[in-house]
Amino acid sequence: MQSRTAASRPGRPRSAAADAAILAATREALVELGWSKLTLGDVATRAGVAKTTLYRRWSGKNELVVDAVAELFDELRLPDRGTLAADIEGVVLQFAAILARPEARSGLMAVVAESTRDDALRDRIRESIVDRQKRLVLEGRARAQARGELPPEPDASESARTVDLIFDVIAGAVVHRALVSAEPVDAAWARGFTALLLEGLAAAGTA
Amino acid sequence: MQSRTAASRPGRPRSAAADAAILAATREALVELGWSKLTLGDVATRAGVAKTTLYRRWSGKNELVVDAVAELFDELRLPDRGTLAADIEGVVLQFAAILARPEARSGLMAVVAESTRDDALRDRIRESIVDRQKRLVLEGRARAQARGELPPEPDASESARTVDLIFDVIAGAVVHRALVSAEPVDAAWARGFTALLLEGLAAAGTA
Amino acid sequence: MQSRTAASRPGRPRSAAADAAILAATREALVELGWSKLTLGDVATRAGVAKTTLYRRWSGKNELVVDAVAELFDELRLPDRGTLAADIEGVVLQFAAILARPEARSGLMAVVAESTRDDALRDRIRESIVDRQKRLVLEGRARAQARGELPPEPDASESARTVDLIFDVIAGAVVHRALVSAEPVDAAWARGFTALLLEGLAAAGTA
Amino acid sequence: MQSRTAASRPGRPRSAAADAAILAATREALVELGWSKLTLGDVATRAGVAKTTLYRRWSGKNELVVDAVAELFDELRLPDRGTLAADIEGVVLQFAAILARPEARSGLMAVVAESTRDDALRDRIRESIVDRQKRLVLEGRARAQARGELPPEPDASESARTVDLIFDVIAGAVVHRALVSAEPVDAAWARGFTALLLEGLAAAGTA
DNA sequence: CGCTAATCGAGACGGTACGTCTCGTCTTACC
DNA sequence: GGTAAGACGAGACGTACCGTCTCGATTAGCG
Repeated sequence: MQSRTAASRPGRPRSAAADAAILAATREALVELGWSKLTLGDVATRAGVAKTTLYRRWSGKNELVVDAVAELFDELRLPDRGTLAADIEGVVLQFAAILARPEARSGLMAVVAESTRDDALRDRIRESIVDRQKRLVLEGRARAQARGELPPEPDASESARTVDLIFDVIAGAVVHRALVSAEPVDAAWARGFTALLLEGLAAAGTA
Repeated sequence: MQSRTAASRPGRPRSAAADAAILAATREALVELGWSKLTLGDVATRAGVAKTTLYRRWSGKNELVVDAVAELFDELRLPDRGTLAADIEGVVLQFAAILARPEARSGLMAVVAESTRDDALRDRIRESIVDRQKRLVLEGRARAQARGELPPEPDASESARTVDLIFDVIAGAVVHRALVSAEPVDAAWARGFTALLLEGLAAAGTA
Repeated sequence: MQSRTAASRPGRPRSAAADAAILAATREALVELGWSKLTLGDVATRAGVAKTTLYRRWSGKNELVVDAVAELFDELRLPDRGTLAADIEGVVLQFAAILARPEARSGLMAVVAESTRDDALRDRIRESIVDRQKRLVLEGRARAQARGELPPEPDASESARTVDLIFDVIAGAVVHRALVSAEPVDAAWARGFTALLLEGLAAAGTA
Repeated sequence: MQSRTAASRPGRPRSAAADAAILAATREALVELGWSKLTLGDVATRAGVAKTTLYRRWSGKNELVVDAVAELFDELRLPDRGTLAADIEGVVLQFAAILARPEARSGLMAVVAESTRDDALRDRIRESIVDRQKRLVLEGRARAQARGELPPEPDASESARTVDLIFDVIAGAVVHRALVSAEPVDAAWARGFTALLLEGLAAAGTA
């Protein structure tokens, strides 16, 4: 027993193609115009869609951009480079590569800024973008444990706390380096940063 | 040899009080409205000033908000709590306290977002906000060296690289924890994070 | 030999009830909203009918309102009050009573306004509303002739011209009094106006 | 002592040229598009003016069109053709000539239609358009009295009632003939109508 | 009893205009 | 020349209807 599926609702069904066209047009407009000059009317035009169609699906610019940007980060993959350090360096460089794309830089920071005054938006960002990528941390740890680089987890709650800390440090540092300091996130930096992180974790863990 | 000072120019001199009133009104508007709903006309009204006066001094919303927010971060002080770890924890908590204020959260992230498409703005942010606070890292290191907690610097360029890395990690992690993860930056978190940072630096340094 | 009647066409026949419901809903909406805020979507909803059903029967708002209003004026009856003057006064008051109803005021003038740029619409108004009521003039004259108040018609074309003139004067004056001057069309006014009309006709006729 | 005149108010004064340009553009748009397809955005564009400028002066389409149309009827003049009948015929033909212009036909009837649901608008129409033209009736009567065609007025209230009646009959009949019956208001019709009116008035007056 | 075909409801679609808002500039009079 | 006030041209906002379309579900007559 489920509530009416989309297929069985009366009336003309929503166009599936429109959603994809709108999100692609949003990213295109972010590249060309940036967040602040992006207008929903322009996005609709680019997508070959009426403004009403866009507003029927998203309640505003913020929500639309979250969805458009979220798809970008789903491209992240944990590479298997043999050691935990090398795996982390790989993810850091991939993350930096995405942040180098104008649609990601502009869109991501803007919605984070907006989310400081809109709890629903902040939750949406966490669900659609941030928490989805914690999988990378979990996957990396599991792989390192399989290799024998890390011991198995003893305590579940401690484990979750550590995952969050690692995530804040990696994501925060890379974003700050790339967008605020505006210095290159290259292999050398990634190596230095990864060393700091792993040594810090190891020492803190044995303490 | 200077170009005409303000005092010696012909005509009515600019009101000094106006600048302060405008910046204060900007912060007030950021608290109440947030970045995206803040309008320059409204700021001018709050400051009891004509729009023309505002535009004569700042070229736009971005520049105005950078200046309004920059003043907030100048309140940061490195406390002397006896050990390097305690000093860092103190700064982290102060930083988090500022980020808890709506005018800082909303304004800072928004101008960073705008700066992704405006190099002049990014430089202005770095000069007015970010680089000014690197003094805290330098001060902290000097104090730790005086205490004998850290060895004297051997290499100037290596030293600069390390300062940047520390700054990216601290600022990035705290911002991410506070604004994106939206979890509390409390004493416990500060202790764990500081431990990770210092152990990581120590190990990486000796390597 | 006729083209396929409705009954013999294949497929589901049109609902007869829908037409009446739509016209009633149109009048109801005219009362509540007036012409300019009346929307076909709202009429359809009020009539419990889909927009498609409405558009299948009427090509637009103008045509729909003409039909909805036309039914109102078919209520007019020539009373038998014993003299021509009294009969005319009776019709004038009936006409004014209809014009006092909001659905008639608003709808009638609006479609006349629209008809200034749409010849087909003007013809439709004449056929559905105006010319149908000329019966009242003809009936009144015939009755007056039977009573001996008026001589029999001598000239057919002259007669038609007079009917048109009478109609323009009566309809025009009552509408102007009621809708533009916004003064009451009461028994006193009707008596004065009828006197002017009949004396004018009598004198002009004998000239 | 008056409340602040326009000239002494602070700030930039409103452009006088804009008002004229907007009213002219409104009439132009009425000619080309008619009432229902006239849009305020289009009028603003034609006038070389921003939409805000238009809305600052008029609250909506109705008020704008009343003012635009009112200017047309101020062109009416009472000709001196030697006799009262000839004078009336002249005014009737002038009135018909104005009603033949599309901007007058379309605009006038539409605002009258709207005024059936908006008392403020109806008053505005009466003040700006209708009552201003009663001057023609008064002027015509005075001239006829000077010529000896009519006796001097005995009773003021009776006189006002008669002026209103005459005005409703003339304006109503001409409008109905021109716009609803859509028959020509030519010299022959004007002669017949004027005869009816004057004979009716004379007979009713002596009664 | 199925087949065919037009109807019905619902509601999404591409458009267009709405009336409001903010932008950054300009034009006043006053100081 | 700086200032407060406020009008200006420009253009985006989010909403409301337009008239059309695409659905699945009726509902008739004909074979």
